[in-house]
Amino acid sequence: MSAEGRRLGRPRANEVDVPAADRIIRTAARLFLEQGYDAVTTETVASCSGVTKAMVYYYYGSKTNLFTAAIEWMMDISRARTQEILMSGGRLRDRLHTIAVTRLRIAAPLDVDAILRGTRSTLTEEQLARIHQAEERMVSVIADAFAEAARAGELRAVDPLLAARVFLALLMVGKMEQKQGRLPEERVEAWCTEVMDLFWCGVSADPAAIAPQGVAPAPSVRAAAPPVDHTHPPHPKGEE
Amino acid sequence: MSAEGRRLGRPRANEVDVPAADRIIRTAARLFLEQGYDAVTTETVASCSGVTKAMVYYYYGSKTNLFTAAIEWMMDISRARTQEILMSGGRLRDRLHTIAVTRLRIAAPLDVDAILRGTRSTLTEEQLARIHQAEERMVSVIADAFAEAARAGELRAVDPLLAARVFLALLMVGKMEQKQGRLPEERVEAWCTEVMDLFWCGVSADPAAIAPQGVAPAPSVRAAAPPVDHTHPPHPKGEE
DNA sequence: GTCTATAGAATGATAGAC
DNA sequence: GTCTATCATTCTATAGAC
Repeated sequence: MSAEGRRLGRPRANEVDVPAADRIIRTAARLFLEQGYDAVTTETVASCSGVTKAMVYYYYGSKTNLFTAAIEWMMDISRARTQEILMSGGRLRDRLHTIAVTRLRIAAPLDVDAILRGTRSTLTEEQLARIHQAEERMVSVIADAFAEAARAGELRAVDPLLAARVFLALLMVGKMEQKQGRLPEERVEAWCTEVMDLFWCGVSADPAAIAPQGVAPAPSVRAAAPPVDHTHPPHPKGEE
Repeated sequence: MSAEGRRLGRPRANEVDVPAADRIIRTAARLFLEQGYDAVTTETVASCSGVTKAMVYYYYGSKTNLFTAAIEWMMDISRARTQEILMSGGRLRDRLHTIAVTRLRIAAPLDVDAILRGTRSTLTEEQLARIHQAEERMVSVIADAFAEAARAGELRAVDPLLAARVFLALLMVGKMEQKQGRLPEERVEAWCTEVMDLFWCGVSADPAAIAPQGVAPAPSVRAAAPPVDHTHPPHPKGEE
């Protein structure tokens, strides 16, 4: 398997459409985001890129480094695209709608927490930091746009950083809907409209509800005991 | 290692505080949610539960089955707790606030998509379905409360299912903030208030903004090329 | 002729299954 | 506690660019 049909040695310059290093990082980003760090083997990345494992190591040195580079690369692309849309004119609300539709149409989910699940013990501190910084750059461009819109009076005085994270979380809801087959391509536009409306106006029936809340009185909360038997069917449960 | 200090043979009934099967599933749920499926070994689950690997296989048969049972168990507990709060009286907004604070204080993140990352090829169809059903039960109890509040006039006529998913997504934002050290325990209450306010009232500065939007005109969008070199430092990048 | 980009095979460790 | 498959990583060889 791996790279069948390829000749040995360095290829002629006019024979390479996309350089190997690029093909590898694109493939890696897609696979890691789809399946997570552990589920993706270097062999898979290699064969899906049309090269051998040795090439992956030649260019990226280790699996952890490939992972870090791929995630960082993807986030930077996504941030650049988002920034471009934000810098175009018009109402913020419309620009956010465009971002939402764009991200749901083409972009992969970029939930750092989910991405890093299971890698925390494997990645070095420096690699973790690089990914977190890439994420912060992404959130910041949105937060900056929110802060500016608040100054311009288009937004309430909400915490821009919080609003940016909430906005991104909404997009992840859409990604999940797509993955589970509840949101076909042709309804993306409508879905974004509905969610942006929720984000922009909230759920309240009272238009004058915009007032800071005191702390709600907490009802009594107790954990309910689970009555279900979750053990493996063929095996008996020990009685006491 | 594994279960040091334990004697061989079946323990006397008065010597077991929590039955082994329970300890195993609790430990497994915590570890799987924290670290993901692949990163957790059956050996780890066993030793953290104070039993041997053989016990894990005795009660749960396989790693995939243990995983399914653990996630399902955790979701059912979380759903039961949520349901209890929702059934208590008062304004929906206050009950949601209570749920938010409770989930951020004690519960693990329950993002099915993140949980299942990397397991899709390992789990059977039936196991996947069981987890998805457990999640739907969870979303449904919230959606039902939203539908009822809409009938009672406390909510706008938003899609209850969508609103429920958005609400849960906001809680995941909080979980992420906690994990990255940006949300210490003492600020949880205040954070929930702020986010619930966002959820309830939206971000708009215009209180009369609650009107369906037409589709926004899309500004031109082009991908920006990433100028950064993401390859492994020791290796040179081929120039064209 | 030397260096670069590539393939193929070997090694060593881990972890699930039973 | 043992068996075995998988996977990250390394080593070596080679064809062609420069």
